[in-house]
Formats: sequence, structure tokens, C-alpha cells
Amino acid sequence: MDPTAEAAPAAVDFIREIVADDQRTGRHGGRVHTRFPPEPNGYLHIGHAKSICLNFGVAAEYSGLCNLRYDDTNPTKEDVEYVESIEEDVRWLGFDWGDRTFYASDYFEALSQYAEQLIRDGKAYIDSLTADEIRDYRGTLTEPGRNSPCRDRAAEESLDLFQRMRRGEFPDGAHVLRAKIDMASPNINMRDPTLYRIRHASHHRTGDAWRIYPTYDYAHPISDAIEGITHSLCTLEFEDHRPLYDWVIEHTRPPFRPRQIEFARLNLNYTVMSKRKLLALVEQKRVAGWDDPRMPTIAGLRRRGYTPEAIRDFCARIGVAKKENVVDVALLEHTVREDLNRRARRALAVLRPLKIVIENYPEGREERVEAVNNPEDPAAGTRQLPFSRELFIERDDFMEQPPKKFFRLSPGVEVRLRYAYIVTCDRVVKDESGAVTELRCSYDPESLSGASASRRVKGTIHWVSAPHALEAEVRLYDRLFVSPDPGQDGRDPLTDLNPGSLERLTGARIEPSLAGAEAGTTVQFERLGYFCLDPDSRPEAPVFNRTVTLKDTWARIAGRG
RNA sequence: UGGGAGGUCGUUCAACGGUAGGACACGUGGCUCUGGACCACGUUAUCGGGGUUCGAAUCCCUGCCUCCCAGCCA
Repeated sequence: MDPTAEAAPAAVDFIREIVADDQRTGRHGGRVHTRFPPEPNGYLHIGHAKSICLNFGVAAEYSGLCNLRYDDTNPTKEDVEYVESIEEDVRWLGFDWGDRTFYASDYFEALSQYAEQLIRDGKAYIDSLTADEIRDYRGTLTEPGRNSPCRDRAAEESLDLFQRMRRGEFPDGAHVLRAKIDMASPNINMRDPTLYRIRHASHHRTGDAWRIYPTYDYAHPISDAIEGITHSLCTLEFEDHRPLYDWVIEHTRPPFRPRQIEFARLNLNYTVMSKRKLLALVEQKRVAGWDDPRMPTIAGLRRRGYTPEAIRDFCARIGVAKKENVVDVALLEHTVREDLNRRARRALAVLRPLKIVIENYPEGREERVEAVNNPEDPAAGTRQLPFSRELFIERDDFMEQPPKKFFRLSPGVEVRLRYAYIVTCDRVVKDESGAVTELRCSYDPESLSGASASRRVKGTIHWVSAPHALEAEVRLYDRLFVSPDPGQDGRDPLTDLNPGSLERLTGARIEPSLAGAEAGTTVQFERLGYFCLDPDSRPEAPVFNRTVTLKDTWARIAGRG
């Protein structure tokens, strides 16, 4: 037996199993071709990323191709703004579709030809019932529907009506083209579904050329066939539509027969994923826009500081199956931390500054201490940090009456200033209200980092030199919703919004080496988390978004007590 | 009381008649000039009931639960 065949097989999902099997048996001559088919009616989100990674991933792994195809069959909901954002996002995620950018609207002419053929074949007819009447005739989940009085209209008459619909002779809703299937089918999608409707609306690509537009159920299978899509991957809610997908292919007889396979869409706890709900957040100004860093959109994640690598890794880890699922956002956060830990340079920054004065450090003196840029990557080198008599430390790093296990600064306790000296707090200065305004400290001149006599202390805290530090705005993000399942039980998800999802800190101080960094730059502020320079930054007024905190064992311990 | 799909650790994915495993989360310890990273160890699962089989998460029967479908949305 071939020893390589005995090696533990990499776990592949059921879709890759099907694709591999088709390829092995020579189906379609071994050719694999997928497509990512967004409707340009909103921004892409992390759920789309799952589909993108699946479709492009399968194509790449089986030496195939993946098309980008806009499912733009409904002019009233779509817009060019969205097609531009979609291309940017897919590309940013790291995928390339060459020159294979397609639109369902590219096929409008072919689609209407196939429709006329269907009419001539007696497989479709023009129905002149109103939308309400059609609904009425459709029956219910438990009762069969009834045939429309128009169902037996002569093919010539339907054809004539269809052509006049196309010419714009009728108002919206006057007629529709319906497939003639079975009004008694237990599958409601087969009860003479609508294939074409009249829409006197201008389309973002075809302008006013068309007054009739095909429905998804009709356009999608034929678009797949035209492009030679071998595996048409979509989400579970289309499972019921597969018989219709197959019916369209069978009766319209395009030169190729694609196969639809359904998988479960991604759900994430503490967030919403439907474009409708995301649109509501944007339109009601509950967030700053589609790219608000709290949004689960690709644009939002990008601005937040997520990397394509992290998102792709996330998509690989969640897997693909048919079971409804709710993935823990902690996994997403884990994948960015892992990626950024490897790549982000470190910096010292103080979010909520507390001034300390080192009384035994000579006034006016300053020196440079050496700091490591990335302990995970020696090649990143080192930098010099200015040190002086007056510093800022994090307010959270000082407690006048510390609980046990608080390994930070408190009166009489020694801590190390990262990369610099060991200091102790001698005196606490307060204002009239009793709030701590300043600490008077002393340092051990023999304790400089790297020096041979390296005494050990329990805690190390970060700092910046007061006269050298730059001021910055820092935006701290928390989950957008307080509920793990926003809007469950039919509530308005907006009632579950987290009022504390954004905290802006305006007086943060960052080490001077960060001056002039470009928007999009990611750094780790040591002991705090990963931060990304926001496009709102100006050279003299940098703005940092917190991508994600570091894992914080102390917060967990403190939270328990 | 129509049709379709699905039920495996807290979560997610695997195991394709042969020791229920990985990741995240959680817990304990080690290491550490980031309470980070890293390392080690650990807790926790086959929806219920019958059957077939030497052997069942897997096959059969039955019950239960969940999700989707009555747009001229996708």
C-alpha cells in the first residue's frame, strides 16, 4: 500500500469532499469552477468572508477558478457604491478573480431569450393577477394552491405580453412571468414561481434599457450555467429552492449543468449579520458608517485593525457544515491576536496618564534606554526611548491600597519601569477631593535594564517620558451589543445595543517614535493591546483604534474578587 | 396536522461499523523585565427509546427538539 495514502487525511469539509470526488471521477473533465455572488445592496461582512474563503479556497485547492459575479437583478435595492466596496473588500481579503468580473445583468438578453423559449414550450406564462391575488392563489404551507385563471393562456398571447412588458407598455405589477410547474406542490417554491417582474426603475449598470427584471431563482441557475460553474455554493435557506434551480436548468436547457450545494451561514455571538440590520445601524446613525470599527463588515474590521490573514485563518478554523451555528467572537479575537503578536511592532503608550516625578533623578537630565521592537521577531531590531525625571504611567497601574496579587505600583512597593529602572512610590499627591494627581517616586540608579546587576521585582509597568511624549486620541471599542443574540425573540436588535461600545480617550500619551506613522499602521501598546492608526488622524493629532486587548489574566483575577 | 434540513465537549469542526479527537473558551502549574507570548497538565460531549452487529456517533425503526419556506427580495 502507498504509505502516503495511510497518512492521516486532512479533515476536509463535506463540500471539498464532493468536489474532490467529482474531480476524481472526472466529472466536468476534472474542471472546478466556483463563484462568489454578492448582491450589491450593502457592504460585505464577516459572514461573506466565510463564503469568499470557501469559494476561492475550493477553486484554488482543486486547480480551479472562482468568478466574482454580482447578483444585480433588483435595481431598486442596488447601487454602484456597493459594487466598488465589494471589489475592494474581496481584493483586500487576498483573493484574485483575474478579469472574471461578471454581472447577472450581463445576461439579461440571454435570460429573456430563454424565457421566451420557456413560454413557447408551454413552460411559462404571463399572469395578470395582482400580487395580492397571486399570494391568495398560492395556498398555504398546509393547503395546496389554485391555478391562476391566466395559467392556460395561449403561448402566443403570453409571448406577446412578455414582449410588450419588455417594451415598457405596462405599469409595475400589471403582469409577471411565471413558471408553469405545480400549484399543488408541497414545496411552495414550485407553485408557479415568478420569473420576471416589471420594474420601471433604472439599473445601476443597464440604465433604462430594461423594464422587466428576472428574479433570483430564474437568473441564478442560468448565470451559473453560462459561466460554467461546476459547484454553486450557497446558504441553507436556498435548500428548498434547489428543485427550482434544477427545474430551470432542465427546462431552459443551457449548454452546461451546474450543481447547487448548500452550507450553513456564519453567525457570531454579540453581533448581527443580516444586511438589513446592518443597514439599520448605519441609517439610524447608531454607528459612524459601514466602516465603523465596531461593525462586523470587512470595511469595519479593516479599520479596526484586523488583518486579512487573521480573517482567513478564522474562516479556516470555523469550518463548513450544514448545522446552524453561532461562533464565539472570542475565536475571531484569538486569530487577530495570534497574527498581530507575530507581526506588530511594540510601543509604549499610556492611555490614562498619571504623572510621576522621580525625585532623586537629576533635574534636566535625560537619557535613552533601549527597547525591543518585537520580541517575536528579532529582525525587527530595537529603538531608543527617552527617559527623564517626569513620566506618565497608567492610572490603573497604581493603587494606594492594593489587594494581594497586585503586582504594580503602590506606596513603598518596587516595580520595574519597562526597559528602564526600578522605582518605588514614596509619596502620593492628592487634590482637595482626595483624587490622586501625582506620585513622588525614587529610582535605583543601579537597576537599569540590561545592566548586570538585574534585581528582580514582581511587576513591570509601561510609561512614557512626560516632556517627550506625544498626545493622541485613543478609541476603545467593546462589543456593539450586550446580548449574545441581539434581537432574539423578535425584539428590535437596536434595544440590545451596548451604550459603552465606544470610549474615546483624548489625553493619551504615546512614545515619540510613533510620530509620523501612517494610517493603517498597527502596533502593540505593551500590556494593553493592539492598536491601529485611524484615517481620522492628522499629523499633529494621531487617533488610534484598539483592535483587541491583550489577554488579561489580571483582569480576570480582579474580576472574580 | 405540508415540505425541506439539522441534532457530538460551553462553542465550533472531526471521527465515513473498530480507542470519541483538534481548535477556541475555561481551570491549574511552569517560565517571563509585557499579569503578553510560550510550555505542560486538566475538566466537560454522541438528543431519548428500541433494534441489527463480536462491535454503533456512524446502519434500521421510533419518539423528541431546533432551523428554513406562503416576496413581483436575495
